[in-house]
Amino acid sequence: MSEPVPLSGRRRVTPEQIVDAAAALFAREGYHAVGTRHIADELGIRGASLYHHYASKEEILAAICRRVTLEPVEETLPLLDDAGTPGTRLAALCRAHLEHLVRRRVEFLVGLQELAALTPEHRAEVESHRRHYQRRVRDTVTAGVRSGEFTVEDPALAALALLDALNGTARWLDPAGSRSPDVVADVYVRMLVDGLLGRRN
Amino acid sequence: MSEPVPLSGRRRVTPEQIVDAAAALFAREGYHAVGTRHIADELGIRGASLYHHYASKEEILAAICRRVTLEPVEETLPLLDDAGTPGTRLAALCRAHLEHLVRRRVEFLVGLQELAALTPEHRAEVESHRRHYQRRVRDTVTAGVRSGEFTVEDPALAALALLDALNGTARWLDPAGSRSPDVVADVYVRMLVDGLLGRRN
DNA sequence: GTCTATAACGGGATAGAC
DNA sequence: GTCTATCCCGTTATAGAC
Repeated sequence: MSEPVPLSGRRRVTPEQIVDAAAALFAREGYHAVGTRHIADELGIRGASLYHHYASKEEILAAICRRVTLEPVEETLPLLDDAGTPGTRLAALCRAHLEHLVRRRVEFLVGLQELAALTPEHRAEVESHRRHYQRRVRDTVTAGVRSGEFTVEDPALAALALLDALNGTARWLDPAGSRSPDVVADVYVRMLVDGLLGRRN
Repeated sequence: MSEPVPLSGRRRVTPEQIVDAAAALFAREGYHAVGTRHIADELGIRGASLYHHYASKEEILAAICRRVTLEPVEETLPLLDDAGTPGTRLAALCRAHLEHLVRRRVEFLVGLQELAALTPEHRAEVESHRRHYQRRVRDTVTAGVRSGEFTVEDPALAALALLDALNGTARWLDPAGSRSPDVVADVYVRMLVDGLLGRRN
């Protein structure tokens, strides 16, 4: 995901590198299918050395999940407080949401699929961030319905459909594919905000 | 999922029951997190007895995934060949798709999340069914755009967004929740076919 | 068709040297 | 901060009795 090159001999490794390597493996093979030795191999170190940086394999997973659920709350959600109508603010959020999904694609997939592998405490933290995000989106949809900008009949269901459509892109959106993420974002904003939410004008 | 009750002593078990029990466990904990003993325990038999019915744990997973990807192709896709416009046929497909998702909820989640645990042969089979399904939906969207019934600008992306929104319901749709699956289906058909695809009239 | 017993292996994690 | 060595436990799967 970044940094020079690991290959052989005695390497020096940062928590960042561990999280990046683990996320890629977890996303491809699944948390329980990946051993601590796999992660260490990927970094060119021994399994035991991981435990200098993290107390357990689950702590590595928790770091991945925390990052990918906190970042949207801290970086994307503030867009809903900007000036503009619910429609323009949600359009901005969709765009930023997709940008984040591209930037943190593997971490996002891990956070989505490996919730069950977290300790109850870590899972509760992650789910609380996720619910907070969903609630703010739903409230903005509701505001747009109240103001007459949107024509959707059930704001809560519309918010879920919108987020599921956005998040689903993580499974197939290929930055090197025939449609660039920017193009996909443009088309999606129009389909979701104008179409699905029924924005007037 | 069905059948009388397993509890203690020497039980008699069918492949159906094994698949049902395994699917529930795989969906909740993940394929690699569930041991063959867990599955056996759930059925009131010993781990070794499973191997009388299936050659391996992966064969059980493959049976789950096969079922949940073949059924939509065989039962839901034919709706696209019925009489009517692309819009009415896609509306029927969305409804049937959601019905299937509710009926096979746990199997669907397993089929979505544990693809990586399948052998290459089994995975290829499952993905081929899935691509076939997606292609037929996309072609119907395209037909509706050509006939002027839909107004979306990119039929392929619209089909992906539509399917991702439908499939996303598997993560949160609760048959005993405040909105019944029937109500969700009604709202979703209007949001997706009328809204997202931009059906006229 | 299920049982007991076990083979063969890999998992996460720790101790203590360097 | 990484190493070697090791512990202990759980895994899938098989053999053969009942």
